[in-house]
Amino acid sequence: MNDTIAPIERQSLHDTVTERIRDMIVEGTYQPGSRLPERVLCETLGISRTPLREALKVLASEGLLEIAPNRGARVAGLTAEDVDELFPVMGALEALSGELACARITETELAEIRALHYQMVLHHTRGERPPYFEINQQIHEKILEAARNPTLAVAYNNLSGRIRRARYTANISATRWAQAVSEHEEMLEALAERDGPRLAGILKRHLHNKCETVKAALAAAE
Amino acid sequence: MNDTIAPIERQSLHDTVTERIRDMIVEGTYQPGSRLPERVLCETLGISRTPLREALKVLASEGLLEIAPNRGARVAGLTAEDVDELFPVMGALEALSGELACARITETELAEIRALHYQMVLHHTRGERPPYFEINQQIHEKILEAARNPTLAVAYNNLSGRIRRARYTANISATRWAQAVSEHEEMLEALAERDGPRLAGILKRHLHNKCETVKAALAAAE
DNA sequence: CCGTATCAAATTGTATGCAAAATACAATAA
DNA sequence: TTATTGTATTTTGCATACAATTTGATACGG
Repeated sequence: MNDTIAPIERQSLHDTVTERIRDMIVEGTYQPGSRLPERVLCETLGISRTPLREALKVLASEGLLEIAPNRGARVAGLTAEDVDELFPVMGALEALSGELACARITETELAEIRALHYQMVLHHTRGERPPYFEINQQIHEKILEAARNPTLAVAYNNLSGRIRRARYTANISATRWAQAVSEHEEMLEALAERDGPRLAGILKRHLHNKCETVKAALAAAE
Repeated sequence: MNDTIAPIERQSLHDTVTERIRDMIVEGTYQPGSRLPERVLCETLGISRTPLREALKVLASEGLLEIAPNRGARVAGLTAEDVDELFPVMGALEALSGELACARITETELAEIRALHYQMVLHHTRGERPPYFEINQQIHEKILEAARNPTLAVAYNNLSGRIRRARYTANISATRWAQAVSEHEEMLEALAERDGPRLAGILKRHLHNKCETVKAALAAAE
């Protein structure tokens, strides 16, 4: 997986590099707790330490990495306590995004989400997990987009990045999976009715359940 | 309390530098929109460009600065639209912090907040704005602390940093000031009764009102 | 055998150097 | 005068160099 994809433009590496490393972490190229020696990353990305370190500091400030003075960066682990901290915050933000989306979503956007939803349902009935998760993610992003609040979106994505890896690998149970789909069905209804409080409630519950799933997956992984 | 202004340790500057620049921005040393030439900051802080740039990237990722490629950093301005985006998010987070605090606060912490509250009331009756704001800030921090959720605290403080400057300079009206104090009174009651939903509601309303105050101040500043 | 001291290698933290881009400004032309 | 273009200066982006700290391997003493 380490084929220097390289060329990156000569100037303005920062955002690219940050994104590249973020992807590697989310996709599990580096496991939680594993060290990220600057030298290795420099060679992988074909850049020098200066822009690399700038990217590392930013990722650390997002909570994706932990940098110990004079000891370098590690991929931040995710404990059950972390999950218990993260999900209530994400729940509050998702609830808000639901309320705002109901107030602001257009018919076109709603139709897009509906299309995604039924595609996701199809993946569920076929038992295809990766595409299911992919579309699931897209639906939540669409709702965030419909909320028309970039600040909210950034804050949410920051937090969600820290558990996305866990969610990828989470081996969801059939029961929970069916429940999640049914929750999504409810979301669609609430969105169509522009019932903000209802959507907020569903999202909060949805995320609470997801929290339990992720924690179970974490426990199983050990 | 951190009156070692100059010396900064020789190694591990990053956090110190970041904090230092953050303070300068919040305290208004650099006005919104003004450039932050690396050279100037380097000389001010007595460090070289490498650690400085790392700090700038982090602050930019927090939304406090804007970095244009090859054009350097500027203090991010705050438009009415920004405020309209920020406050609902902060409101959601404060509401959550209120709920959690009610569930977890100790009697000691409650007593501390009560003491701060009445000190703040005193500053109000005396018309002393700066100390009032200072204590106000401390009370909200104490509530966040009582919520026992560092992730929440970090997310909140990130957003709050972007408007703290505006709140400092906001020339609050007598009416609004009295209203804010009364809202704080209610908060204390709800906290004492451990009434999470009520505290959440008050905080949301409190923040909504604050939002209007800040927007008015922004409008007045032009 | 285990713990500790010591020293070389590796790794991180900071400073400096060099190239590219932007900015400022003066000279010229319309 | 105003617009424009060419040039010098400044500023940023990245790479490299040097300093400080950690790491881990080895030797020594208990």
